[in-house]
Amino acid sequence: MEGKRILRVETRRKDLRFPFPENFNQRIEGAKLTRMGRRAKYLVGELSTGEALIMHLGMTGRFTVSGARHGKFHHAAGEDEKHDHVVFEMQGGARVVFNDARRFGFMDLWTSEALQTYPPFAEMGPEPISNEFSGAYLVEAFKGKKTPVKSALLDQSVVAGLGNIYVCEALFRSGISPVKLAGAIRKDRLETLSVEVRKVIEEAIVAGGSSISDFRQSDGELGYFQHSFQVYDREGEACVVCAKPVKRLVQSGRSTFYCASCQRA
DNA sequence: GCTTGGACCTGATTGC
DNA sequence: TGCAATCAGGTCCAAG
Repeated sequence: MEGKRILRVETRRKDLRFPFPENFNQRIEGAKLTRMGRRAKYLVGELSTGEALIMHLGMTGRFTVSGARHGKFHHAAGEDEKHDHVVFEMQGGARVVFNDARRFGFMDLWTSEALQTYPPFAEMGPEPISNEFSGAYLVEAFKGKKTPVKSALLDQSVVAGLGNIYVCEALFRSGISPVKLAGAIRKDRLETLSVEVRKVIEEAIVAGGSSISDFRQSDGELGYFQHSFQVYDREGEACVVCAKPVKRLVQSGRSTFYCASCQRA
């Protein structure tokens, strides 16, 4: 989409998770998408109109690209038309379709120059792969926190863009118990944690993400990182390090997978 | 002020 | 086989 004009937009329902912003179609049709970027799990497409098209995949959202004669993302149109909610017809012939069965995703518009005031971004912590994110940062961010480290890492105001899978994996790699209170973890452990968080994310990106059921890469192919899970979704299976069974518990309503033997710190 | 739990919505899987 | 209950990658908001 980058560098191309959005010729036409078709919204097939009036809302996703939230209603589309007022005059959504008119505000983006004819605009050129000058730059596609990202903040946490939000896609940010800057438009020639001065507004940014903000898009979130929720849990089951996906974009598929078809119709283009060229381009590495071309693949056949989706088979699940029932959940094709938004279609972008791009300059050059590409059709970019947003499909989201569970409709937890959404689209929004915000002034490009003031993106930091977009409500979800306003209180957001640093990107885990940025220089700002470090052991020293975690020491500050966790100071006095009485919430379990698992919940603290899922908190987007602490660090932006980590989800349940990668938090479980990073804690396992760091040898830190998910129930340990964030404020009670030693500084050297937080240094390790910051390194492992970054490594997990970078490795998952290289592997093309994690396909559990719905997730696909932009070309429709499955991700591969799920084969690298050491604890996530492995309840009862042998720990890759000590062979004891992986355990599951629920924290803040989310499943946590961990090895009680390896994660004691 | 901080933390937790329920809600949002649909589909896949599990258990009776 | 059929149906109901449960669970899922994220985020928001009300209640505690």
